[in-house]
Order: sequence, then C-alpha cells, then structure tokens
Amino acid sequence: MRVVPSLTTPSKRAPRREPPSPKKARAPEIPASNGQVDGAGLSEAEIVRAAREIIAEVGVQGLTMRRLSNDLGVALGATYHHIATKHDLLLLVGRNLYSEVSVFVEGGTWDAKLKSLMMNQSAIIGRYPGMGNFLMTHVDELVPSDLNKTVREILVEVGFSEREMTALMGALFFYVTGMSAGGLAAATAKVFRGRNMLALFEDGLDMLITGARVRMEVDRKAKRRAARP
Amino acid sequence: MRVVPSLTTPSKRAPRREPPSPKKARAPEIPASNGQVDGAGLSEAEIVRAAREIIAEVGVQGLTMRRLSNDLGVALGATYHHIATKHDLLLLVGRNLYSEVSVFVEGGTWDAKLKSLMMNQSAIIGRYPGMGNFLMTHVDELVPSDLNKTVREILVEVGFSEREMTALMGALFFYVTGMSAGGLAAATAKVFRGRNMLALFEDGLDMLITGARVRMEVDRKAKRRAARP
DNA sequence: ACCTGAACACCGTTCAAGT
DNA sequence: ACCTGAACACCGTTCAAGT
Repeated sequence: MRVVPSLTTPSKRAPRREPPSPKKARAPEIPASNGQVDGAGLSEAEIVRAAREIIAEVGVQGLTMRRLSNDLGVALGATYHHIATKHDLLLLVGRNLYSEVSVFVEGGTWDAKLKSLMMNQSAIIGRYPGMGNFLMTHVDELVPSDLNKTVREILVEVGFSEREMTALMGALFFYVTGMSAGGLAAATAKVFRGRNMLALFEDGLDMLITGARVRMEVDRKAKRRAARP
Repeated sequence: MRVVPSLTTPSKRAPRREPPSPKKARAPEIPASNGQVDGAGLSEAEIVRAAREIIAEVGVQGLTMRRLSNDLGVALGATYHHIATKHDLLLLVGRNLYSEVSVFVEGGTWDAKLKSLMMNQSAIIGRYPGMGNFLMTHVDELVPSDLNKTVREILVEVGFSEREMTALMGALFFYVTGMSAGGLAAATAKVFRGRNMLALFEDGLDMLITGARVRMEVDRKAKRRAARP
C-alpha cells in the first residue's frame, strides 16, 4: 500500500499528464453580475474540488502544487494567487470534508446518532489518504466545525456535563480520525490480526460510547443527590 | 507553535551548524575484536540517537538527512550507507521509543497499570513532535512492540476475550497516540476550550477503560451463563 | 486583478570514485 | 566495507513581467 520511494520506483511521476490546456474547455458564458462565472477563472471552490480529486487518487503526499495547477490548466503561480500555502489548501479541504459528514444523522437514541455520525466521518475521511493524518495534527485550526456543533447538540440534550462532553469529543475525534488514517486503511495490518477491521472499529466505538454513558450516568446521579436536601 | 513556511521566516535553516568536523573528536581506541568500537565509525544506534535529538528539537519535519549527517560529522552518503531511507530511520526511532515506555509499570489493578502505561507513552511520544503522527500511519509496520506485549499480558490476565482486547488496544493506541500528536501538544487549542489538557486526556482515558471494563464484564457473565447447565 | 515563466532554496536518494 | 563529492529529480514558494 505504502510507496517507499526507492529503487523499485524508477519514476514517481505518472506516465505524463495531458499538456496544460489553455483553460478548461467550457462554453464561454455571459459574465455574471458578480463577475464570477462558474468555471471562468480560478475559484477557491474549484481548487478545493481539484485538490480533493488528487488526494483521493494519490493521497496528500501525492498532491503537489504543480500537479494541482496542471490539472486546473493554469501555471503554478496562478494557484498561489488564490491559495497562500499548501497548508492552507489542506485546511480548506478538511473543512470541506467535515461539512459533508453531518448532513444526515441517522438513528433515534443519542448513542445511535453519535455512532452513525462517527462511522460516516471515518468513511469519508478514509477515502482521502493522508487527510486524517493532517486533520489530527491541526485540530486546533479546524474547529469549530459543523460536525463539532452537531455532536455537541446531541450530547448536551441528553445531559452531558461540559467536562464529560469535552472528554468524549476529544476521545471520539482521535479514535475515529486515527483509525481512518492508520488502521482502517491498512486492511492487512497485523496489529489487529484476526479479522474484519470495520467490525473492530465498531467494537472500539461501542466501547468508548459505553464508557461515556456510564460516566455520564454516574455524574447525573451525583448531581441529583446533591440537589436533594 | 506551528511554523508556516511563509514570509515570516526568511530562512528556515538555523544560523549555521558547525562545519562538518573530520569526525567526532574521541580518543582513538584499540579496535575491538568485533570490529565495532563504541563511537568509532557510524552505527545504527548512534544514528538513531542523533535523530532523536534532532526530532526533539525541531520535529520530524525538521529532521533532514543532511542535518543528521552534519550532526554526525559525516557526509550525506555515509548515513545512507547505514540506513536505506528516512522512512526506515523513523521506524527505528519509533521502535526505540516504544521500548522505553513499558520499562516500568506502576499501579496494582489492571486498569491502574494500563493507565500508567498509556500516560507514560503519551509523555514520551509527546516529546518528539511529529512522531505520533508518523506512528499513527505506520502502526502495521511497528508491531509487535514490547509495549504491545505488555498490554496484552495485562488484559489476558483479567479475562479479556481476544475480541474485546483487540478493540481496546486499537482504541487506546489511536486515542493516546493521536492525543500526543495533535491535542496534547497544542495546549492552547480551542477545541477543548476550557482547561487543563492533561486532565482532559485522563478523563478520556478513564472513559475508554470504563467502557472496556463494562463490556468485559458483560462478556464474562454471558460465558458463565452459557457454561452453567 | 489575474496569470505566466522562471527562478530560489531547499528536499530525499543515488552513485562513481576514493581509502 | 565505509565514506566523499557531486549530481538527479523533485518539492514549496516567490516574483518580475505581461494582459
């Protein structure tokens, strides 16, 4: 799975991309009043879309500002006119991915909802090799995300204290993102020798949620007792 | 904390390292019968030690094969004569770190032992910026480690089933390593706005272990019931 | 404002040549 | 066997110059 850049790979570069066409071949449209026609000129959204495509194919490591520009049909400098650094671009991609996770929340009970959300997140991030890794190291630059808010609402409603909630959210984030980044991807991993990685992922998730429930209930009881005279 | 390579940093390189001295200044010793005197000539162990030093100072990103060679007082090619790739070097460093985690296990009960082990791991890995991140993505190339075996023994002894154990170990790994890599490092992170990151780390750990205990006990009872006529 | 072409200062990795 | 010097094929980022 992992490409070790060594003797075995004579040239890392793909056979050769199509030469930089003088723009995306698209019907010339009447310039809209906002001055930004869909597809005419580079837009942040278009760059992010192209970046996602590349990452899905060759991972974050394979995403190169040059290759990105090539796919967009522009010179390297043009891309840099819209995005300051590769780091910024990955941040945009990350936010873009998170916005897709919380669209549909399945399940009735809070834990079912939470679980579906997390499985969803892992599935989406897992599709983009190297992204989980990046997200992990840059949590602080990525929140608050929509997903974050959604999870928060679910937990507050069932009576989680701020402290327990924060702990659970942190644990969930690192477990899910880490699994998507490292474990789930390598299905043949020997760490969890035995079977089905997805089943193991679910087991761990259940474990975490169970622990959170127990602690939450203990916390609740303690509060009720304190409230009684 | 994070160095964004941009305008603000005119030159990423440090002021200038000492010029490559014609070898580590050390007393010439009688060549031992195994042909490998301590410090004479490069050894894998010495390279790993130097690499750890650099990573501790400037992170995995700052670890450069050139800088490493410079610190070792040899040419770039010399380092490559002992280590095939940077990837391999990081693997060696990772294993080296893990070997230090499981040296002392504190606590009497299994969960206390487990917790001390995990806190220990997080402390060690947290000292080497970027390592957690690397370990995360290369779990499969790093096990079985001593730490892995130690944890396994603890869990088997208290009666964890293979399945529950694997799930817990996976969850622990990603939680602890992820936290060390992303959350714990950025003490000023807004994600866990509020307070003490270390306390939150402990809360999450407790949550995870609690969940594991509950599931383990349920599993045990089910087995006992099945055994009864 | 937006884009091109070309450069700068790095990387990891390889390799002929020396001892 | 072990090491040096120098190269190769990349990177991310910048920037004068064009339109």
